[in-house]
Amino acid sequence: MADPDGTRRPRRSSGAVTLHDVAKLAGVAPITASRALNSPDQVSAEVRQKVSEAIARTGYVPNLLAGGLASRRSRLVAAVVPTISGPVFLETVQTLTETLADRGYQLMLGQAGYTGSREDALLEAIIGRRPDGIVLTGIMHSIDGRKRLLASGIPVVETWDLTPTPIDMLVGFSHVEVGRSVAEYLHRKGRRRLAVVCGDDERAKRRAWAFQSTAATLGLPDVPMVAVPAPTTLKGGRQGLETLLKTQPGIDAVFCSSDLLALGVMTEARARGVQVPGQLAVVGFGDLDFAADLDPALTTVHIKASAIGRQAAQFILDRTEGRAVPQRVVDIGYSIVERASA
Amino acid sequence: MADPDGTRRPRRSSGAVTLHDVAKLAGVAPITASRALNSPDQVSAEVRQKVSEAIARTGYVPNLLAGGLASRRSRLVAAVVPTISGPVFLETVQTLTETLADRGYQLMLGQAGYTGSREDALLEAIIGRRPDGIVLTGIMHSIDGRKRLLASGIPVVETWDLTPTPIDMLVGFSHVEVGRSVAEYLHRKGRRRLAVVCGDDERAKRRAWAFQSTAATLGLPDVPMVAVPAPTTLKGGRQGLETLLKTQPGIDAVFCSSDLLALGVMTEARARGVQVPGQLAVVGFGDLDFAADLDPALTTVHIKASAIGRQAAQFILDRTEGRAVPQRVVDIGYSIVERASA
DNA sequence: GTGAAAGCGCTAACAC
DNA sequence: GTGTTAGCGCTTTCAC
Repeated sequence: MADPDGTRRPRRSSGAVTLHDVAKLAGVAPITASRALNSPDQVSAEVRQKVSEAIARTGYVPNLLAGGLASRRSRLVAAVVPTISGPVFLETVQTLTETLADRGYQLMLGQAGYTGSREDALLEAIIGRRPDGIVLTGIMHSIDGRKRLLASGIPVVETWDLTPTPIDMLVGFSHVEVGRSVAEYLHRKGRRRLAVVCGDDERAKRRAWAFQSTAATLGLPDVPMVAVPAPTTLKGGRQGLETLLKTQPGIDAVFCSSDLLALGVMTEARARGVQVPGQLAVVGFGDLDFAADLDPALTTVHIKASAIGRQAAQFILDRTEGRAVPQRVVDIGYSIVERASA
Repeated sequence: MADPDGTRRPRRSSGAVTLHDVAKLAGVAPITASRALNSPDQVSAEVRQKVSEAIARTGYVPNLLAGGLASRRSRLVAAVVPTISGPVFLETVQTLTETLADRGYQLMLGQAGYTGSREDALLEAIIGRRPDGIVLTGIMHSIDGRKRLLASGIPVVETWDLTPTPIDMLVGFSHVEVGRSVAEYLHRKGRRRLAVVCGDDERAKRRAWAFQSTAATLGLPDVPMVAVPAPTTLKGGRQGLETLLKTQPGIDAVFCSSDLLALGVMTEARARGVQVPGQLAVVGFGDLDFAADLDPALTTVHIKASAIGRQAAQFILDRTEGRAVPQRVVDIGYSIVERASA
């Protein structure tokens, strides 16, 4: 391109409407237009009026990248889930999204996978965007990951679990207690030959182990366990029961690490003519939306997934907006919902 | 704070490591360090080495906000779903996320709600981040929304539907043809008293209407329809069948607008002693993971949800990376998966 | 292959 | 209440 003046050609703008254009049209300085948008009480009613007219006329949409860079507040929150297909976390993510959206924050979603292989690249991508907060489903186990999160200085909320050494903030419950409670529950109901079908996931396994050791403490025979791949499926449940019955035909109760597995177990039981709950009690985990309406209705462990999302959002908003966070760890508990299947 | 020199206090930096720090440590100019990261072939091996050492030593994480602002490429893609809980779109979103992550792009997730009430605020939040692409599940109906998307200049992919007037790019299938095919299928199987249980969602209703009108064309009696709220649930299916049987005890086939509804219909049928498929054929939609393993296995409409996600990602990457997009509309089709339930 | 200068579009910090 | 100035951390443009 010719440059007759010998002057440098200035970098061309994107052509989009900027705050500058709006300010010029409204007859004020850019910073005044900025204030009219972000802290309306600091400007006169007249200015507010002129600026909003200019915005309407131009179709201006603020560039949040630029705003975030200048103000160091991206209004972005990152959430990491093992996989988006695991319906257990969905309710948490949904509430998180909604709570944040109400306050003008946007959610960025990352899938870590159950294996943790992509975790590193994911953390880099997340931290690089300088989110105002990071919500992890599950606690971060990798030492290196913990270090990077800590070094980033970004508020972090770990969820769906408890640990004595959280990175920063935590809202969850004890998987060990869940396992124990379910074993005690089934024992109280008169079941004596317990079994487990369990997704290949660290938290699920902790529930299963606690279930097994509690059964031992109660004087029950060894509890057989079948592991199926995570994320769990109905098919996994069917195969799980099939495997169990092959070697342990006498079992009278199965604890499943998800409601979907439980549905699979119930499906397989019916296909084989095994009565639920008559011959076999079935307990799930998650209390998904469908659990109450199965036939028989599913006894399961209810987790306040929505409350976890809400509390996580609250933690981050409090921190970001400079409020004190009196308590950095919240144990949200759990409850066993007794229905027909057990 | 005192300012003895009478000079202005410069704005303090965030304290995080910047490309500047890395460059200084490596003994090169910032732009050279930038090139070492973004276009390694443009710098000498020696520089590459020194820069990567400096990065390792400092724990530098590039600020993508700043990079995006300067380069006008945010490496962010936004996806809009009605709600994250609707499992139908999940597979699309999952593949989209993975395909994009492999290429260094991150997904931003927005929930529009089935009502479209929050759509406006959502669009503003999305466009404000200047994503490199926007993926909509479903087509955008609001005139104003279409206008804003068009004005933004951002590549847009509409999915899970067809329209003669896409905003930009499109990958989907015809809901009308799905409805027609299912009616023809059931007719071929000898069913004559068809019915529909349908979520309160525009696309589902289009399938249902096509189903009804095709039945009429085939000379079948009027097809009763029960609407249930979206997102659909197992409970909705149970209630749907209950309602249908109350007024139309003679029906011999039900087309459900989702597999979850179909599961509900099958559950209710069993609870009432209605044989599936003997007395009642059931057809679902979505071919979710559990459909094949139900008892009886569910006949349903399979949509290549993953392929939709992959194609949407491809569209956006092609456009963003300056490649030609030969074909802006892809009809991905559908298929009826015949199983035991119908 | 490397570097200097000039922004990207916005807001924090000060001054009036 | 409003404006001026100087960046936020990076990349584009041009020059060597």
